[in-house]
Amino acid sequence: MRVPAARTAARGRIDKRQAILEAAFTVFARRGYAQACVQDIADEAGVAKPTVYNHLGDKENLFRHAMEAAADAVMRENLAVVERLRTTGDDLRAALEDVAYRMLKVCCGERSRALRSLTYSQVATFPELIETVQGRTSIGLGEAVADRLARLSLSGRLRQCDPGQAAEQFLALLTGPMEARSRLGTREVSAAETRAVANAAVDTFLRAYAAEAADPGLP
Amino acid sequence: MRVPAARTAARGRIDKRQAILEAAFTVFARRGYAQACVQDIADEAGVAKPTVYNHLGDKENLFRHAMEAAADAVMRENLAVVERLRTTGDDLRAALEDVAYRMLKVCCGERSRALRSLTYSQVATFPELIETVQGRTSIGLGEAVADRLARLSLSGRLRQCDPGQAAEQFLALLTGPMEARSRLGTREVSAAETRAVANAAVDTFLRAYAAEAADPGLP
DNA sequence: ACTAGATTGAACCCGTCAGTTCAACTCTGC
DNA sequence: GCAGAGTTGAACTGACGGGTTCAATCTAGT
Repeated sequence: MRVPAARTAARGRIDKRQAILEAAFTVFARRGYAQACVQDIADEAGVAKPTVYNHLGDKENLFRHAMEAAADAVMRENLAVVERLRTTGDDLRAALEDVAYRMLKVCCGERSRALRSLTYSQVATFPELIETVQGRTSIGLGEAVADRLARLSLSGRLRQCDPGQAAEQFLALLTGPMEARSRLGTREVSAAETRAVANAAVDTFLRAYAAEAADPGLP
Repeated sequence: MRVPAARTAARGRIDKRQAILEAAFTVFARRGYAQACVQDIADEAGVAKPTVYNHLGDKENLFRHAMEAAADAVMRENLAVVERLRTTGDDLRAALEDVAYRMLKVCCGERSRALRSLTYSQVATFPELIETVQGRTSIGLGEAVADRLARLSLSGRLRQCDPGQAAEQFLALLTGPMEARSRLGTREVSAAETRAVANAAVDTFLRAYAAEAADPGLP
């Protein structure tokens, strides 16, 4: 006899589908696609196995939709952080450091890591994952950052440059070192170390992209 | 009846074990751990299934050893490239661009990508993979690059800096954008674009780390 | 209360695959 | 040729899990 995970407020058919999608992502993240079995997902969602099949058909479909939903959630978080670059105060460095740190917190969060890991591992089996996931995360995030950097460049606070490339490198300077330090997410990275990574990335970024000399442009 | 892959020079027991390890990595890379079955690996190696079990015990062991061997191979390739930084000519930028480009070619190669993908996807099931693989690739590579950068810094061609951090960021500037452009390796990136990524990385790196002003130090 | 549709648990079918067994075969060294 | 170790194919076991079926149960809306 299986023991349901959260049977409390489950009986009403309110949003079974949503619960199933979240549970599915949780279990896939925990076990990997092939090792995750539908019964586990049903249990995690506090739902019977046939109900899962009723709502989402087979395992592949379930996986696709779960990944899609998770990607959307991660993207929302990331965009909220990038929005903070819209209102930069006087101190550009401080603003970038703030955004960098928050972005690292998101990108190393549970969902974000699991999403990357699952995408990486199942890209051979589900080729459309790249579009679905990358399109909703990396690519969109890159564009959002590029937009902000373009404005900063135009207002003379960064030097003339290709904003797309600048954004690409900014993100690389952030996530690359972080992945290495966290050992692909298997190791806790202290807040202090995270902040150090963010600051180092911003420092290098500004050395390479800050406007030359004392900016003579604006009044 | 199964069709063996390369039965030509297989009969002698010369290096069955080696053949099995290589075949295993090939099949794991192609199908992923869970989806790869031992029979496929045996076929790929041109060997019978019991022989696989004779040499390497169970599937988990097989996987561990195959990953270990592949990591060693990738590491050898990478170190060979980094060694080129020992003899920098007059043109530091050109030397870095050369190394950067070669490194990208290695890191986006078949083995290297498969290694990353498999590590990522199985890290939950085989926690020691991080040590085995990262220890033999990323970490060692980072240290090797840091060694070279330290020398360059000492000889006044780069500014004073923490070589470990510089290496970390140099590698991030290289691999980050490349992973994004290649869509996790599912898309061919032209040699020209690869070179552009390498040059952009070196450009940003030098802006941030080159010795200040026209170096007055050396004769 | 009544009905229709959703939900449930349990059992079931069926394919896949890890791992084993075994008798036959092949090669090597002597 | 012979002995013995290694190899082979083929068949087998047992576990696991995807997907389905079904009768019993629950819930909502009327």
